[in-house]
Amino acid sequence: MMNGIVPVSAPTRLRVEQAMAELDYVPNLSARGLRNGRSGVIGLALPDLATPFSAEISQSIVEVAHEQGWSVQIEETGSDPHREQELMTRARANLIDGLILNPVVLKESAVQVGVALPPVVLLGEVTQQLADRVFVDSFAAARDMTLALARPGRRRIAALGVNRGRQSATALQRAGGYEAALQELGIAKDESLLISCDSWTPASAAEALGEYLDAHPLPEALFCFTDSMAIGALNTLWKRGVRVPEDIAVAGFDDVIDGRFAVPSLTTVSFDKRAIATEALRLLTERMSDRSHAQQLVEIEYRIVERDSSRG
Amino acid sequence: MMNGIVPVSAPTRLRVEQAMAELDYVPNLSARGLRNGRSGVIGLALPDLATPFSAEISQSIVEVAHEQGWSVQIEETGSDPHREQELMTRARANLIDGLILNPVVLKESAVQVGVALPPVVLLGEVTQQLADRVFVDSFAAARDMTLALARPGRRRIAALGVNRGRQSATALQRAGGYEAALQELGIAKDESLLISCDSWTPASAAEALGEYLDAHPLPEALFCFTDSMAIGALNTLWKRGVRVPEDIAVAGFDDVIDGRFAVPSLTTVSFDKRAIATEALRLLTERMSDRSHAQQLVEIEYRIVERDSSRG
DNA sequence: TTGAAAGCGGTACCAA
DNA sequence: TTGGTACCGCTTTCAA
Repeated sequence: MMNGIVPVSAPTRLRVEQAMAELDYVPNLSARGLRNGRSGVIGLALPDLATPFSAEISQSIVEVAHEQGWSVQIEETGSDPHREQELMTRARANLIDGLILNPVVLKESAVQVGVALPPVVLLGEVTQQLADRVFVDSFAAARDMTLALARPGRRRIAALGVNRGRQSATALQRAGGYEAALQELGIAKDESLLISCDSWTPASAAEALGEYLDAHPLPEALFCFTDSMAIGALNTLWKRGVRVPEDIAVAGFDDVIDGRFAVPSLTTVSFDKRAIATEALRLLTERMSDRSHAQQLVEIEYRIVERDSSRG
Repeated sequence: MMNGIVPVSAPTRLRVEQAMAELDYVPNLSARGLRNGRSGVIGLALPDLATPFSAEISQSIVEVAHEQGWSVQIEETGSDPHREQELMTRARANLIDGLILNPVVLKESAVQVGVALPPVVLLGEVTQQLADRVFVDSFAAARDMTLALARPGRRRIAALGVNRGRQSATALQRAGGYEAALQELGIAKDESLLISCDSWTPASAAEALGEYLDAHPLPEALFCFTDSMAIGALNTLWKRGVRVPEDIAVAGFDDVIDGRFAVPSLTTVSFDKRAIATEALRLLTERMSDRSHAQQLVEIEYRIVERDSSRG
């Protein structure tokens, strides 16, 4: 009755409302969830909650979800396919009506044929045929960024974040776009310009770049596969007295707030995180109301934002 | 029966387990929650989810919660007492067994005598007598930091983040500690060294500092009330060609990852976020099992970490 | 040791 | 328009 659909006379309604206020009545959501088969909660699972990127995505999703009356349960996968899998099952336990998952490897692992799936929307570059997905074209963006870095005649362009322990889908696509751009430019492939970095954090990027510079000459440009890594890289370069962008141009990916205020401010691949949230929620609610329609893919536009770290 | 407490014979147990696997059975958590009166979910409410600080706190809480079998529902209050209030009620609706809340103003607003409270643990400096609380002594930390900045003979020490629209408890304490230090040092109070900043973000800090520098001489030191603001400030200083720390020393508060990798790396007040999470969860679970015991307060140690932004 | 039954607090349906 | 009743799926208790 509280949903206001049942027809009630005005006086009755008033009496009920009064009683509710008086007793400080709060509906029991577990009971409602049990009865309705839906809890009004969605899950959001990200690989590493400590990153500013996760923070911005979480904020967008929580805000959009809230506008539509959803609550958000947050989970950290630590890039672990087992954990991703486990979350799917938890979702089917009905405390979560659906799941927005940013998978890392997931080569068919968690999302599998024959595995009973809850309504799921994937965030990111993982290719598979089963679940709806919202993504940025990382390959094209990485290609464009590499071309932009090369424009003023730079040819020795390094890539930081090439692998990630187990190769992530995102890393593969960005590396692919980077290589495609070099090929277009007629720049010979140079393995010694690929800098790997096992975790995509400022700390390991700073360390990886430091070790790299100890053993190699300074490249003309450095394309970091995330802003977080770029922030770590800028710190290492600064510590060694390498000037950015005069001695080396630096770029990131994600357009995180702290990158805009980095010193120097960071050139990056930007995209609308709010749009990601809106689309992810749209796909998820559509999937919840109809489990059987075909897989939907939504591509989010990106753009290259040139800031001080790559000017000149 | 699934909890393994009911005595069952081995063959029966086996049969059941087989059936569960075969049917891909997943227990319905709404039903369990209804029956048990607890959902296994706690809420975490922070003012601004987009900040790296929120990200690091969320991560700690989600991880510690997970270790203890809890899930975490995440909420954003936008520093709005109404929203803080509302979340309390939602918690009582039993989809959340307890709430960890980082309030901003909350001068008795959400946490009130006579208001039916769910189990709540407050994070931060808000003083009130009703709810358990985990906090860092911001007053003492701000005082120590100001003294540290003054040590090499700096006397014109500015404070950034002094107000926040509606004055926040955190801002008041940090401003208080800053002023106490100046007084100890025998430095006359100078209102023109207080830089206000309506939102505690890099963007508004950068802007506020820019406007300030247009109208005032450069201070010898700048104490920003959060690392996020300090990151914005560093960007503004860099754009104007002001050298840090040679021309001005800069410090922050929170010891956020991106501050460690700022250029120059940021002097800050550091504290153990994992410890905050552990203590908050401990207080919360204790409160859930016994609603009536006295209010508990847990203070988390801090320390001043001097990095390049204030050396010399 | 096993099986049956009641009840948590809502919602939806039906009869009055 | 209203009040009554069954049922969502799990846990607990009690009887067999």
